[in-house]
Amino acid sequence: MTTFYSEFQKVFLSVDCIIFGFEENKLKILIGKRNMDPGRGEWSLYGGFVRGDESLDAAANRTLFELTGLRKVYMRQVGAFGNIDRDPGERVVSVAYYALINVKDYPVKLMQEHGVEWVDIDNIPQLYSDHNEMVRQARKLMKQKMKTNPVGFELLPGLFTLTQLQRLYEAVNGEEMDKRNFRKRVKEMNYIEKTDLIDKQSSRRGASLYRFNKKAFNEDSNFKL
Amino acid sequence: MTTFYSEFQKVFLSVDCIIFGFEENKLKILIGKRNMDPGRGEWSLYGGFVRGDESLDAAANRTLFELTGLRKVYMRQVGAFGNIDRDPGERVVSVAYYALINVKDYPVKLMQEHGVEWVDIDNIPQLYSDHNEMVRQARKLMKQKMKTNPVGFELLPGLFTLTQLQRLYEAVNGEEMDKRNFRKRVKEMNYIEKTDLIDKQSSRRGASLYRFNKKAFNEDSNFKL
DNA sequence: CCAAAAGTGTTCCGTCTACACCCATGG
DNA sequence: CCATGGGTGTAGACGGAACACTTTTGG
Repeated sequence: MTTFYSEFQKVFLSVDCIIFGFEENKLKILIGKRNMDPGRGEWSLYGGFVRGDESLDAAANRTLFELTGLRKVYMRQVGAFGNIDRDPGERVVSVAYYALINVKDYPVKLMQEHGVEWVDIDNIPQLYSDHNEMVRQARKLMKQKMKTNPVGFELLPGLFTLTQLQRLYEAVNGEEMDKRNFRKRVKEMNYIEKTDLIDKQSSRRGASLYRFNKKAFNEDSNFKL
Repeated sequence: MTTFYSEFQKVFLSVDCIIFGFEENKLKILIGKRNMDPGRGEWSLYGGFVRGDESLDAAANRTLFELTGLRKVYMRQVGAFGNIDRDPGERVVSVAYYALINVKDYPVKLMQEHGVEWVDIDNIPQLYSDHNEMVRQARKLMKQKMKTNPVGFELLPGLFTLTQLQRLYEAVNGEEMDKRNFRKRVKEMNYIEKTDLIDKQSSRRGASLYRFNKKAFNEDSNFKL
């Protein structure tokens, strides 16, 4: 082992995941009770330590996979959190990531095994350490990203109705939108494709199901909602 | 020392600074030749290791201070960079920060002592490790921030002309702007105050000097340039 | 007297916003 | 037959973009 920097201290490095989901017209995140010391029993984000043989991104993806069984999830870094005493036990610097998943892709069984649950983003309890701040920043970044990038679809099923899409944006932005204006904008994005399938769950009349065509988007990529 | 996490590996943690300046109507950053192994002699951002007794933000501020002698500089985190082999010597995770300084506040003497120089942002050479990527991300964040927050003033002297301000925004956005439209917008921001001082450097006629009134901004804070 | 930068308003166009009614269906 | 959510267009307001000429003064 080389020793270029041996005069300096090392620290523990972890990742913490802010996992967004959309259910019952609400934006939610996954949290659970911490089952390790320090902070055992407190509400907390799901996280894990970074291994010596993986990048930060890889650690975040692995951690998410361990929790949800999902791969290739949309994840983005929020930032590094490194106050000295953020962890009561040791010096631990944590890198937060947010993820967008479709709640239906997450097996309830795994959820129970890990003891995590969906909590309304506007109703987050006090969390362990600086996790509330991580959530705050993640939400801000995510909201920003959703304005100009078609990432909201990650939170929806592959087929969705326009009302679902609108409710999602309303939940994220925290304000209601005008139905006609919303649909006008969607109609101009040709990569949001109407299928000939009808969803009969949500209404008697039935609503057309749409899908997001990623390939089409790459050719004609301007997005604004 | 407690040992909650003793089963996990520790890593070295550093900070790297993308220091923006504005000079000759160009946006620039400070870089220097690395004077330590590995990578000795390569162009590089200025950085340093995080100490055991300081937060990440504190480490970034200290590093900037060591280089420039400046305190209370506007700094924001860009993010954590943690590819396994980003440092050829050891596993080092680095947290990048960008800073905005007024080039005139940076003593040339200190610049020479540390062997750093201002380089046009559009003409950055190949840098050590992943530093080019750090610069790219920092620039993007900074550009974004400048659109909606009055942080550009950090790059200008306390007194500045409207043409200077416009040139700054043109440099950051990479496109020319219309003088009348620009001034119209400035005029609506009452916290950008006209002084009765005249700058005679830049023109024969002379241009009014303006200042940014932070207090006034806090009361009437909407900004858009 | 002229080069060089400072300073100043108006018009046009496209975008965003507000707004109300009919449709289809299951129960 | 009615309650429920799905689906549709237009007009007016607003904000952003384009655009040209006069002023001042040092050399």
